[in-house]
Amino acid sequence: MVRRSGVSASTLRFYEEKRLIASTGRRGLHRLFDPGVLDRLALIALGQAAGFSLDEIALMFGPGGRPRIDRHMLAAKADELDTKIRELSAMRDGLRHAAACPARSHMECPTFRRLLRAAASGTAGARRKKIAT
Amino acid sequence: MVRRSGVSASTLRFYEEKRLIASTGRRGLHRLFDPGVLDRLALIALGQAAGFSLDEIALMFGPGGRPRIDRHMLAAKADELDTKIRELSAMRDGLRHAAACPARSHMECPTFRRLLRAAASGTAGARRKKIAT
DNA sequence: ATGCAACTTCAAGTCGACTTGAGGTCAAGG
DNA sequence: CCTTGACCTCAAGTCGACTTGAAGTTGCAT
Repeated sequence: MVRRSGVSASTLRFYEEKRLIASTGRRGLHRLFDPGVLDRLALIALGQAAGFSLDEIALMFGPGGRPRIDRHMLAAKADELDTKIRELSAMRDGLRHAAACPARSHMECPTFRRLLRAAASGTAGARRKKIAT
Repeated sequence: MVRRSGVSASTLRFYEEKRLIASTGRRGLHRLFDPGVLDRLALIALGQAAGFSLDEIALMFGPGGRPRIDRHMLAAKADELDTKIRELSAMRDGLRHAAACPARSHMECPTFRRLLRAAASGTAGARRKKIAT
């Protein structure tokens, strides 16, 4: 089982098509991968968890195969995450309050309405860019 | 311009199809919406920002049209956000370190490798369920 | 009266990351 | 030897939230 990697055959094939990994040969029909692929898969998983797309991750591998990771990019992603964390924190606090709020209806809770307004102003006007979940 | 709502015509139509909003009539071909729709749109935007899907949001409106928001659900979503925030924070710290790390290659940085292992173990074994970005 | 931007319809397309389906092949274990 | 089940190929499908395209209609300002 090549699947000691933890990812499914279809995913491996998909990654191979996308040139994120390469198989080293075949035994009959079955692909063979060398162990270095496990590192690459880990790197891919990490990249994904950090919020990079597969295409972005592909750029992190030089044509040679060894990782070429730009520290600026990492820092930029960290900043991005920081922003998202702050947004999510605000949202969490708002939800928490709304959940505990004693107002008869949520519409009567000032905190809830503040959240509403914030969400509405985020949508209106400026085209939002990938707020994502 | 019905678009004082800040959302595009196509989105309004899409929401109408999905029964998230309703138009109150027509003047010619053009839909007319009553002002309450603005509140609903704000609610939808808020729900989305909090990470609810449109289908989940649809359930928050009773058949009558007034919001029927379950406080338990809000609390649950807050907990979910909390978890995500912690994950993102760990990731951000790891990225930050990796960005500043003086090792010749990222592969030689212990922090980076710890991140790698964490990501790999997240992927392997258990089928991850919507870790999302 | 007329020009035109903003709306309308409906079907189909987009994006990302995979998965699924149908039909086929093959190496190893009993 | 033969079954089995893990793999293979290739095209197409999935999900969510919309957008786009093509072709047509309309309300409003001038």
